[in-house]
Amino acid sequence: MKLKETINHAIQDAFRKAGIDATPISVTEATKPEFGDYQFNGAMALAKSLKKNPREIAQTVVEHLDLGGIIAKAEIAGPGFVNLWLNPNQVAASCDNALKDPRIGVAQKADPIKVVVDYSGPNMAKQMHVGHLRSTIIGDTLSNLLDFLGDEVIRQNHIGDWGTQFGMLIAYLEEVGEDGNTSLKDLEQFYKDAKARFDADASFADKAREYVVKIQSGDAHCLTLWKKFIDISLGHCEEVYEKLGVNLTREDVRAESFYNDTLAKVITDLDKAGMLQESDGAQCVFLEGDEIPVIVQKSDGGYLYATTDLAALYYRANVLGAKRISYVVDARQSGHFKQVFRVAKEAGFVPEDVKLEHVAFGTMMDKSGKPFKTRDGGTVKLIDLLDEAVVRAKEAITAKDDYTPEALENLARIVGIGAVKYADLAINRESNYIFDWDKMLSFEGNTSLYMQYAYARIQSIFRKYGKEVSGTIVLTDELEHRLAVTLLRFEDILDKAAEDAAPNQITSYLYDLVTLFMRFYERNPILKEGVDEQTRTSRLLLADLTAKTIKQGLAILGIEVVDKL
RNA sequence: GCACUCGUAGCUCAGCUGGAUAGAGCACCCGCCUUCUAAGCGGGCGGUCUCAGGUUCGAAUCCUGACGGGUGUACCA
Repeated sequence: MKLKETINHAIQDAFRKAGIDATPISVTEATKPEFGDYQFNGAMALAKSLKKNPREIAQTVVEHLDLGGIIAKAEIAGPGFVNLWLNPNQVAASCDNALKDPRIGVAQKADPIKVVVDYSGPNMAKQMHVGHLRSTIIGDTLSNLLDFLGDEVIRQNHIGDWGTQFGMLIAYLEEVGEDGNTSLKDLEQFYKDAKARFDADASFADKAREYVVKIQSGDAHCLTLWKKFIDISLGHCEEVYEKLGVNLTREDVRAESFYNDTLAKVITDLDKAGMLQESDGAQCVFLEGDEIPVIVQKSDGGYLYATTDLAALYYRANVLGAKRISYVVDARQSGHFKQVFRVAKEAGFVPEDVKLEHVAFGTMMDKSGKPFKTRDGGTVKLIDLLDEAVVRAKEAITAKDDYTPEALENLARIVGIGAVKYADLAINRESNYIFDWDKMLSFEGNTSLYMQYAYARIQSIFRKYGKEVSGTIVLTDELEHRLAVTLLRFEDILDKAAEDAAPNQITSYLYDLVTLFMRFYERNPILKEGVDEQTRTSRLLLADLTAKTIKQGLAILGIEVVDKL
């Protein structure tokens, strides 16, 4: 439910009844349990403009507050804090309602929009490495989240298939005379070999450059080779997506090459808009206040990254009809996107009401604070990281219990991949972060396994109980109350996370929720002797809603749960 | 040089629409498995929130400056 909004309405009502002519600032979650469930801190802020003592204002608000609704108790503390305790009956009833709802009380947006989420965007010339992890899973999470909230999400995988390096690769592919099935198995090696050849042999380099022109002008033979190359490369990416459990398919691919035929139009349209200017032989757009221009056409006539992005923006806003376009790309490109977004708006490629955002994320660093590389200077292949995660998970699981080989395989996959994804998503996306193999594959503390474990424990209780639960929730102590209120906060968390495109807000929430549940579970017995029927039913229902919330939250993060661990 | 970004516990990180005594995980120390899964729970240790000013009733949070790390800076993507 929209809990915060409900409480804010109650405060607004009190303002109206008290005749205070001001819009109250939003309530916030209480910073400590002693301060209740929520707190209203607006009295201090209003003191100056109303020329009143903040405690007086707080007093007036409290006197006019309806204590029969969502709020049960309000207390003034300190300089004018208003601490609010929620009505346990209402909280319990809202939890009961959430349990009856397949969406566990999270509303579908009343005014859904079309959103394009551009993510992953691997380079077809190279195997995906750990640096591609962030864009792929942050983008996937954002897509899942918006989709769950009711928006129409259009996933776009803007793969790099059109750069100068492709001439080199095609030339090499032809030279080694492969059908593509053997030599391309190790793309990394293939790229290195081609590059070595390119650097060592001038005539090969010339040939490579010829191929670039040929591909881009539509030479049939070259295009065939190129397509084969892309097909195989994409296959490798799909293998990674499959392992990662990422919802990207061929249907979502709109490669750079897709925009090739519209690039010339970008230039003429910019010219028509009077924004084009020649500089050193290149076609540029000079933005007011910017030192460097956006170059859209090279002096040799070739197009650039910015040109393709402008074409893509046009397509997404006008053909796909998106009202929000989110680019999940490394923070290093923020300058580029700032410029491209401005050009697109000023040239009218994108209507004014379309929200363009760069969902930037920090760089992955090594332990000494340098951009991440392996010992030998290369990169860690994403597929290797994922395989290792599954191996380690398998070891951990085997030590714990006996499983059939199939069950073990499946469990190890869910646990291992989940750990990798969670470790990455739990970090504030804007800051750089240190890649730590062991931390990423850890199963202790704030990890996905903690949530999966809690989920499995709850399922175990229900297996043991073996009956349908019917009844209602009655909150009997402080811990249950806090757990229930936390459960009701789910929708607020998702809304905020969607607005900020911040998956770590979801992981933080889940961790808080599960920590509360674990404490509840330790302290409040459910099936044990001496628990009366009413209490047992209520606790079962609370556990059930907790499990459903964990499952839904993890599903948005692209992480699965299991019934038994 | 200019621009952007970050600087919080030994390590890795939350918190940043200003609110009460700054929070986790890891590591370290102590306690809890005859009773719903100990991959767990409870307790302890650990901080001048880089520094200096400013705004404010109130600053880790906002502003200015310094220092330190990272990144970007016209025909790569």
